[in-house]
Amino acid sequence: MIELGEATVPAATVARLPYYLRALRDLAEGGVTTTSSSELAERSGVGSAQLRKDLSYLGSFGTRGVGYDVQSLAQYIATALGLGSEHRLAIVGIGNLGHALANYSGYAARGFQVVALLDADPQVVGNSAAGLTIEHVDALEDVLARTGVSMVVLATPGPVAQAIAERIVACGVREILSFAPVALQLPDDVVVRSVDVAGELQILAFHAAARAATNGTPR
Amino acid sequence: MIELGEATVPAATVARLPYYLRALRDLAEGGVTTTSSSELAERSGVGSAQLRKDLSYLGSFGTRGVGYDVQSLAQYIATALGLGSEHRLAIVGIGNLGHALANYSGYAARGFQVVALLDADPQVVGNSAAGLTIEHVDALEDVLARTGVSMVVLATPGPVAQAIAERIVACGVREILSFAPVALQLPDDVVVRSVDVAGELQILAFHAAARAATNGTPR
DNA sequence: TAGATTGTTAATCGATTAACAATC
DNA sequence: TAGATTGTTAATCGATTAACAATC
Repeated sequence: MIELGEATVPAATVARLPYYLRALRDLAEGGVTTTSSSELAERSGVGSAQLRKDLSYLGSFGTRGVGYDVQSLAQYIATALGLGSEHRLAIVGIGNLGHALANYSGYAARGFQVVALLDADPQVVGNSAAGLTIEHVDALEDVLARTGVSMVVLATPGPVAQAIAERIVACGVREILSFAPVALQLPDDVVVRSVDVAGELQILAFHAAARAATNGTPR
Repeated sequence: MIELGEATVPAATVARLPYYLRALRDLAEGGVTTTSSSELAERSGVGSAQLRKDLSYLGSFGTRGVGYDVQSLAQYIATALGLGSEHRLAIVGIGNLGHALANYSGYAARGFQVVALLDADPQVVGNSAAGLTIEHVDALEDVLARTGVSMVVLATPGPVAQAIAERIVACGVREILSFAPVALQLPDDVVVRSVDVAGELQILAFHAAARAATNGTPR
């Protein structure tokens, strides 16, 4: 549960808001001005009851018998997601993945701006990527302060992630998106979202194994 | 809930098994031969009661008063995750992200092997990456059959993801890891894991906004 | 035996779903 | 008014947590 002013929003609901926003923007692009909970839910990959329940935690946005105004609901969710204010990102660890994340083109449209890239490899420091010069992670504290970073994307190797995360937190950053395959131990008020590609593949492998064990070997 | 032979394993438990395996392998590398639920749980970022409960769905692996043998528990979880058999992957969509995923070096150690890369861009088709020649997505069906792919990583732009996913499923593939920002509509027996980087950032932004709304503007 | 730690039970908590009254 | 669709209630379901008996 996450406190938002007076309201309390379940974490599971928050995790779905980006899907709703995405679906609403797709609808808006297609020229659709009004939608229903069932249409929006289908495009978001959830049930319509769940969509309505989720929205009910944030307020009341529809018109009974009619549906939802696409533009205004999108605007509302975007605001709830804090996308009105600009979020300044640093990416730490400019390997294959960090490089790809730096060059991702969708940040601006979603209210994010990459303002700093850092790495520990002398071969990489000084190079430029995505219009920025890669700086040395030794200067992390200076760089974060100078560029006004509010969120960090961590794409370092696992073994150094914990130490760097602690330095990031010491700089006052409270939101971290980590691609490092370790469980970061950080104070409770720091929000860490973790993406683990190898772990996702392992979960798929479990499903494949379960299918084989339950159905007999598939054709 | 996921059926595994006679046992039934909660989906939430399956999603944590990769963390346990990772922590066990770290311990093994450090020369540790025996561990406890509390040590392993801390390294995995979960509570010790949850760890023991999760393992209990798979069987009984520890010794009361002693703990768990690191090697044999790691081996057991790896087997449960289907990492004994080899999983052959294709990556579709070799943009920034697909390229980074192709060059990720951790597959082999985890029982995965990338055997095909596909893209729709004529400028990209024919290039080589990660030791493979990038093939045209028009030949998807041929390539998947020829290379014996059992899982696909989808890293295409959103608008084409649904159509390509349908073709992948028609080839008999039942496990898909998608980085495309859309909710794929596929038959129920297809397992889709979805990673949405922009969505993760939006969830972090929600937390930042909630913090600001609840605590007043932070210093 | 005494101490330690598992595996399991039972209680709690949170999330999902179905159904429907409210209301446009 | 009749039809449609929301917002909400209540029931169900699944996941987490704490506590402890079993047992090494």
